[in-house]
Amino acid sequence: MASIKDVAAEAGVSVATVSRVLNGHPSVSADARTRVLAAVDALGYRPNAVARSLRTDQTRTLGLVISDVMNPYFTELARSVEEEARALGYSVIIGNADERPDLQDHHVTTLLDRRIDGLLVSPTDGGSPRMLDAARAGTPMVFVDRWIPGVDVPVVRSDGREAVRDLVAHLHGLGHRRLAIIAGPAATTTGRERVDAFREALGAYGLDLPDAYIGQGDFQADSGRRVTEGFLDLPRPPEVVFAADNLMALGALDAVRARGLRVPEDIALAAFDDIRWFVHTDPPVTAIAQPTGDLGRAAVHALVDRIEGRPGESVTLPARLVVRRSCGEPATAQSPSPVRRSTS
Amino acid sequence: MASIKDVAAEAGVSVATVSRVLNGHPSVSADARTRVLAAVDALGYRPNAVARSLRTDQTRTLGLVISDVMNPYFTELARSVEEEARALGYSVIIGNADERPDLQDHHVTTLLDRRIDGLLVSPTDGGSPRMLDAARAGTPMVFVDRWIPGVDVPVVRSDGREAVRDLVAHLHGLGHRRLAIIAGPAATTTGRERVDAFREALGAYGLDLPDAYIGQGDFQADSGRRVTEGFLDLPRPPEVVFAADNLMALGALDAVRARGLRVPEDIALAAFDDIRWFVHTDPPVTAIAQPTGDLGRAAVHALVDRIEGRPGESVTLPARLVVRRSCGEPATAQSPSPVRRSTS
DNA sequence: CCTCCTCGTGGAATCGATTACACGAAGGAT
DNA sequence: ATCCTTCGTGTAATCGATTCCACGAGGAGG
Repeated sequence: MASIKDVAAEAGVSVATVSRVLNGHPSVSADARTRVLAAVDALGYRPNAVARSLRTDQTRTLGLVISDVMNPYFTELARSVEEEARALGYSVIIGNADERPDLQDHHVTTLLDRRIDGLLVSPTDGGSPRMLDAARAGTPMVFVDRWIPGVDVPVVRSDGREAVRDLVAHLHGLGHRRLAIIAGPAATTTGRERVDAFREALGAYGLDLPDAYIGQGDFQADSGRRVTEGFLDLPRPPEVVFAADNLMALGALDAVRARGLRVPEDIALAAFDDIRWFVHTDPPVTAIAQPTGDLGRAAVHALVDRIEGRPGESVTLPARLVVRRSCGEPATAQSPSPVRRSTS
Repeated sequence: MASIKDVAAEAGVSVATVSRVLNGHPSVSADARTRVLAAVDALGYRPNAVARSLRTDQTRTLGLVISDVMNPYFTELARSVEEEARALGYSVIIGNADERPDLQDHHVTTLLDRRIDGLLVSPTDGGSPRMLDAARAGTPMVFVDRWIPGVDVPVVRSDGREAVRDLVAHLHGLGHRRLAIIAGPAATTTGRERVDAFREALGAYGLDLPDAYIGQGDFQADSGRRVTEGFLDLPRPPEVVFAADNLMALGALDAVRARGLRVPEDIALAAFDDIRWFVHTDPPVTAIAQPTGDLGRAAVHALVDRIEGRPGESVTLPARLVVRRSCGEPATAQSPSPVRRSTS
């Protein structure tokens, strides 16, 4: 592969001049510029990004460590992150942690070894030591979706509290009183917050959330299935199961179906994170939708701000309830709080 | 960030010795080794992968350019590719072409600029010039899922011909005679092959595939919707719509639903590419499943073989039909060819 | 006509690693 | 005792870019 030296030789100038032309420096004669450009063309020369990075100490690359690529929510997040980063002249390397702390650590390490300019993380747990070290050492970093309390890093996330209140109002209006939740891992903020928001919203209706109605999941479909089976085996099974993410909702659907029960007649179902397929499931699933694209874009902006020396602020965007049929007949006008009805 | 020089100073040895310790060279004294390791630990030193790559001319990184990350099929492919690559000591950088040739070209260019060791591509079109140049210039490369005829690059893909025959047998057995297809872009091999296989299978039953029953899609949901609306507007609409990928099937489902029609009573639906959600859609969708994980793994092996100087062979794996309820009552024993019945 | 800038250019240092080569010490064979 | 390996180590070249500094030419100003 042709190097800058070959181009310099071909154009009859020094490597310094070639570099100047390529980087748009002002003091290059028109003549030299055309000769260099011709040589570049003739040789099909492309600058070696590795060499450039070594010298300039910047890779124009962002690292994104997400918890699970197979989760449509994160896929969409990754997509919007890549799009926005590309628009700003950055590439993105995605690391899939698969909800495993060891894998998360592996990816953080490799990304740091590659000297990415900044790191976007949705932590799987309390945070790998490597990650916390990097944050402390000043590596530009932003948390997205999930975060780690007590670390001085901007957080871009969505607040589902309001939407969870709307959901409980909707469920209460439908006559449901025994509500259960499939929680995410307690090590994640989203895992804890969603349970808290749910409990708080239930409290507003004088309902409580007994331990038996809190199932411990791990954001994966299998755990949703397992927890739902547990609920179904209870002497008094819940009337509603609220899954803290879309994959666990899928598992719940599996479990209900395996028993030959129907949603919502036998048991109602709702999920955190809305995805396209929920429109076409049997029945369509009522869900809380995050502004995923906006989150991804905001996260990239915050990170690039940090990288380029600007402050880089935390952002919190509201989630909203999308009512479908999985909890019973759609909410009507007497619903206690305003609830959007999905058009689809 | 600490460099190898700092480690050398701390340990009281030369950088050469440090490098030797880090790379497991034999001729280093036990004493020097422990001092270096202690220094590495004390400084939290991590080798700079950028510098290393520049010197060794290898990045231990694979590029993967896929057509659409939001398509669960490709997400799963990407996941298995990353897993296998990691097991072999490689990282993967994913580029999402979004079915756009210009984006595909952009990603191929950036990946090549970064001097990835090898490229895994599922081409969106006939192939960007940059990609073909790279292939000709000897960059290790493997096509996965889709490929470009006439280019000397191994292909790892799945053959759906048999499964499509099974599907048509199933449909024919159910009494369907007017079968339509939502095709993928003619620029892709999978776009063409699936239509050909379908037509061929129809031929075996004395059925033909009129032009009106071939809708031109682009593997995205919207095109599936649009094409299906066209089918529905026909004086004699088809009895079955076969979507050449899962996203177009989703669009078709949207379109059917928007007209207030039911699947399979009013129109049957089948899809190429099976995904988890098809079990829970209304109705569950009959689909052709590719051995996606195996494809990803085989592709990585072929590519790494090429990178490390071994031949690197093409692989073709069979797809299989998974019958669900979207085409009518499940096939029974008198079905002309053996058809597996999904357990879920 | 001399001086001082400005401009275009090239030489060479630099980034952080790897590795060929040289060299001294130690040990074995003769 | 001498020679030859072998072993452990350090010096320096190298990968392909960027960029500081110096230098010569040419134009402007006095």
